[in-house]
Amino acid sequence: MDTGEGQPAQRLRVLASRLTNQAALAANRLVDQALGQAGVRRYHYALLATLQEYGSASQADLGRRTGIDRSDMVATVNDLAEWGFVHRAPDPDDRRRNVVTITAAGRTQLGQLDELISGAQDAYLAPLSTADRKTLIDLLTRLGAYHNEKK
Amino acid sequence: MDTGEGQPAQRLRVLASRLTNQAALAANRLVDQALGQAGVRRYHYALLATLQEYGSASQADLGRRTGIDRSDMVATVNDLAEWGFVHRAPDPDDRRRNVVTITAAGRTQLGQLDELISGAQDAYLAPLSTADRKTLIDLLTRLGAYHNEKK
DNA sequence: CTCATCTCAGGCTGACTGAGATCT
DNA sequence: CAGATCTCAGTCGGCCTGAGATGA
Repeated sequence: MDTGEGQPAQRLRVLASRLTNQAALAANRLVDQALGQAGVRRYHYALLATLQEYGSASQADLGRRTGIDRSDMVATVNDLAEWGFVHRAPDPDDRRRNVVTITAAGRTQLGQLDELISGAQDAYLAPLSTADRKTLIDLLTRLGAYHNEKK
Repeated sequence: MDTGEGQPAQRLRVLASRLTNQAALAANRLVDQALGQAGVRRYHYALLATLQEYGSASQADLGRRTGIDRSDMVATVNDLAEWGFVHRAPDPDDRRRNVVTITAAGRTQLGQLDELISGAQDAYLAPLSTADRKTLIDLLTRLGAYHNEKK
């Protein structure tokens, strides 16, 4: 008896919110494990990627772009600054702000993280064809756009 | 300046793991808010639904079916038992086990939770057509099946 | 005065680990 | 003996709030 895992209840098996959550769990596990090889977490990657693409920015701006909370942003920038991947300096034009800038070491690190992340994506999407992946990304993007617009 | 939210970096915008996570976040918020109206959390719903469909079971079995950890299972059953929605008794045939059984009050509660959950699903999937919803559920199911098989 | 920004000090939940007691 | 089950204690990261200090 006990053939292994046991199916969840039918109600749960077709529940879109639960399926999304389970998929996110698997995805996060893979991503966390990959980033863990470089000793960083998701917040660090998101911040470095955003800085690389948009250039220097205040912590508040970075929070708006990444979705990282103001409180966690402080800790994340602390980490990255301590590791030498970003530089934090007061903005002379608006002294409430810190201007956060990615360093050369940060760019190098980001390049390595990109590869780790890419591998994790492949592992996550492994059971899906290229067309399926596009469809999934499209659907999730629409869901995200819809739910982010409204506050 | 500062037109509102600000887009995340391109790298992040097309990242399947991140899109899944963002969607899961929105879904969970809606579900948590709905269940919160009844004073319960997702674990409580998952457990009641599983008991309703499969009948009485040991905590270990329930953990396998729902994905709830053995440790959290203790607390979840504690809650439900305290509220009178389940009954917990030692299994006479295997005295290591607790047999957990849903009560009449639990069934009634589950019926109300089903409605709350259903409303949350509609809110979550609002931007998608019926066909899109089917596609999404299919893709997520395949991802879940793939990642759960392998341990 | 109002508003934005940064920081600190926390809370809460979900996911998880280790270890011990009990029983098969 | 090994292995399953239940329980307790506690970790960790992500998400979130409140409040204070500073400055636009």
